[in-house]
Amino acid sequence: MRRYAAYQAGGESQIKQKIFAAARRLFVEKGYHNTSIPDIVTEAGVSIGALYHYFESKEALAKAIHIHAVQEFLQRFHRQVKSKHTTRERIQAFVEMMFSWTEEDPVMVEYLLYARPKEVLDRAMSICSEEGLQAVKEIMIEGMRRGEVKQVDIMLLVAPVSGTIIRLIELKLDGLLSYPLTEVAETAAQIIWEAVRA
Amino acid sequence: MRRYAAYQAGGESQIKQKIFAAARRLFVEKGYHNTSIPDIVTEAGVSIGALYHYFESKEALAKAIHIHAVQEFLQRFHRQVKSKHTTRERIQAFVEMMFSWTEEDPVMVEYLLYARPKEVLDRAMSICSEEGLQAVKEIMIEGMRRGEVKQVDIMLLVAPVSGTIIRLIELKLDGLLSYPLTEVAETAAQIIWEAVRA
Amino acid sequence: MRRYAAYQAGGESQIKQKIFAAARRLFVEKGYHNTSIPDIVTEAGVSIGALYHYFESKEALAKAIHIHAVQEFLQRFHRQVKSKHTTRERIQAFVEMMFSWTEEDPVMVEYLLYARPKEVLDRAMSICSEEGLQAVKEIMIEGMRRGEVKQVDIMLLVAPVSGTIIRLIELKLDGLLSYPLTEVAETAAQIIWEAVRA
Amino acid sequence: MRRYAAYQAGGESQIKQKIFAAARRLFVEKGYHNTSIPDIVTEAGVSIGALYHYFESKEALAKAIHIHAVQEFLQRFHRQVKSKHTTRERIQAFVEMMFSWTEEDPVMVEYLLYARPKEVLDRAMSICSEEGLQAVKEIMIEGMRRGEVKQVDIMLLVAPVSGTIIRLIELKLDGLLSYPLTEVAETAAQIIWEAVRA
DNA sequence: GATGAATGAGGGTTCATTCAT
DNA sequence: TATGAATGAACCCTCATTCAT
Repeated sequence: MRRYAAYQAGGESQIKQKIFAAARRLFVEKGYHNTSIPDIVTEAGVSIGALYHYFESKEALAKAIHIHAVQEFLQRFHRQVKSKHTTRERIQAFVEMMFSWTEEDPVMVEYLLYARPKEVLDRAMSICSEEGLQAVKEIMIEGMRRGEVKQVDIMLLVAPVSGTIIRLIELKLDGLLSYPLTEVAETAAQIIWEAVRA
Repeated sequence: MRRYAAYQAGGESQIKQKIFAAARRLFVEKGYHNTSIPDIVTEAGVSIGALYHYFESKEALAKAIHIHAVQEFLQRFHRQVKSKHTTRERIQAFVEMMFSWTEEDPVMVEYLLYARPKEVLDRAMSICSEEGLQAVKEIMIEGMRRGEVKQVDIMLLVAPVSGTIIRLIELKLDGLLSYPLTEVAETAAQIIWEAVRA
Repeated sequence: MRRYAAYQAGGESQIKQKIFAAARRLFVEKGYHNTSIPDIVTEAGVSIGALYHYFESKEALAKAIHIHAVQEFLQRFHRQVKSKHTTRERIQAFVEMMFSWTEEDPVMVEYLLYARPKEVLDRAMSICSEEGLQAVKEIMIEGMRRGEVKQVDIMLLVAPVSGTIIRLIELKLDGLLSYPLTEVAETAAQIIWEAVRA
Repeated sequence: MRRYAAYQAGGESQIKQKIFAAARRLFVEKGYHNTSIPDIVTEAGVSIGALYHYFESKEALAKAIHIHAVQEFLQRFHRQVKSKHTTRERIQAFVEMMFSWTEEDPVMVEYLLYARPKEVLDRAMSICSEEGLQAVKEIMIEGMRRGEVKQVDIMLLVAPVSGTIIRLIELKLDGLLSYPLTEVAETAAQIIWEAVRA
């Protein structure tokens, strides 16, 4: 049985992983700036020195967490979404993937969604841009080529797909949805599909 | 011609307005925590004392900016959106309102979108929650009562409406859209409409 | 009927007096450094400008309060103590004067006792030194000349007189004495007398 | 030869002791509020961070200094004063203890005498109250029980004892006494004794 | 590898004082 | 006279980072 959220499957020091997990938990819980190095090392049960042994700086730690989240996203995306054949199926698979991931590891998804690049990182790296965006974009481009979706500017198709999914996850994470997201995955996928289909 | 974004039309000290505008600009540009009080007062061309004369603290300043943005949003929403009669028209009006507002005052809209309550504020107040959410929710509830939109959990309708709009604005603000948002307002509204209509 | 504690009997602006009284009250209550100019002007119900019109600075205000207290002390001392003829009578009169003054205007006496020159003033001016000390010293010098008190270093006589009185007032101001000081004036005077008499 | 004033004989960091000593010296010299953190760390030759590593705040530092002084007082009191048998001997021992302590460590005694709780501390802790007061009170209560001292309200006996001693120390610290206090300890004790004896 | 004492720049904030009105 | 908005030096404190052990 694979543990998806585990940081760097092979050969990583256990201490490094403890730091990584503690930092991600605290960054999500209290925000990057409200989390101090002492907070992280206390939560992780390691020393300050250990943290600086494994990560160059607090920012580098945040960056590592982010990169890991993006990579995890891309892995899941390619494995679960790109393998589908029609755009309709891909949208459904994307919704299902994001919803089940949220239920599996809400901390990680929240980090992915909310990390504001400007606050910490020098490059945008959230699902809201770059890699995440690109992934959705590719699906819609292919869908458009096949005539499955509307012939409009590509971003007008990307927006309802990622926007709707992100919004529902946010609502769930904010406690405004009483039911599990996975229960409405099919309905959500259908709604999104009706928005974009030709 | 009315300037909507002006902070408190009447009777406000010019210095207070300069501080307010500078702070909002910097908070959006660099993030709340990466903006220092010296940054703000330098940008505004006033003294530290002046800032603390008008605002109790940095946090209170952020709160004031946020409240103002939310009120501006609600005003525009009620004036431009609630006055329409059908759900289809309301969605179109909402899209148009948000897109033209973004073009008119991108800094303000960006603040509204990105302000992460957990980082600064004790209550969530973004368009992503509470008032903003409530506004969209009311439209969809009425639309459902009239049988104009799908009979599903209300959040499944709220998500594509606000999610798509937010996403498009984000893309625009990130420079990923070459054309003015207002040009695609009608198309966007139609896409959203197809997602939610019965 | 004379009001002893009134600041500068004649011709003083009422505003100046309000500031003076408010400042003394607050300095005693919260300490010099924990009392801000806004605190004083609020308590006095006047403007900041008014304060600076009548007093050069916060320190000058403290100095004025102190000088006034010392002058008040010296006046009372000369009127009520120096007029007595024997050292025994003078000690009794001194005790009675200080005790009744404390009951009449505890705020003023507390200020006199506790004002620590080093915290505010450049010159020592408390009853613990200079004028206050000198006053007691003169009595004891005369008493020694007349052979009424012990022939020892003068300070060994000054100490029990002022020390005992100050200590009892402190105990009273700290709420550690349930009865009025005036009730024990005679006993206290007798105790002091037995300490110093030849 | 024992060094009484040393802060926490065993196991304390040298840096902590340097901060402690520097702070006490400066608090006495210039007053708590006129002593800044930079003043203290410069005087101690350590960094700001070191100060905050060892003491939670400036106030906590003051509190630690105060508690230490009070404990030192109580130790000396019990060792040198309580061990005596008659009230006359105890008074003499108390005078001698305080006078020799003053000569040994004037900074510490001055701190003990002048620390104004209201300015910094939430509980009164000076020799002028609580522990210090209690110590003297106990002696006089026992003396009264034995019929050695006057049968009057206990505070009327406490006042001349502590008042006279404090006053003489103040005079010495203010430079108004040319001779060493220890030289007059016996005379002072006799004077106090005559005040309180039955 | 692992530790945590030590550093000090920079943070937000206060408040005595000035001065145009 | 009288006002209080405006000033900015100085305050206390935090915390990312270093380095001797």
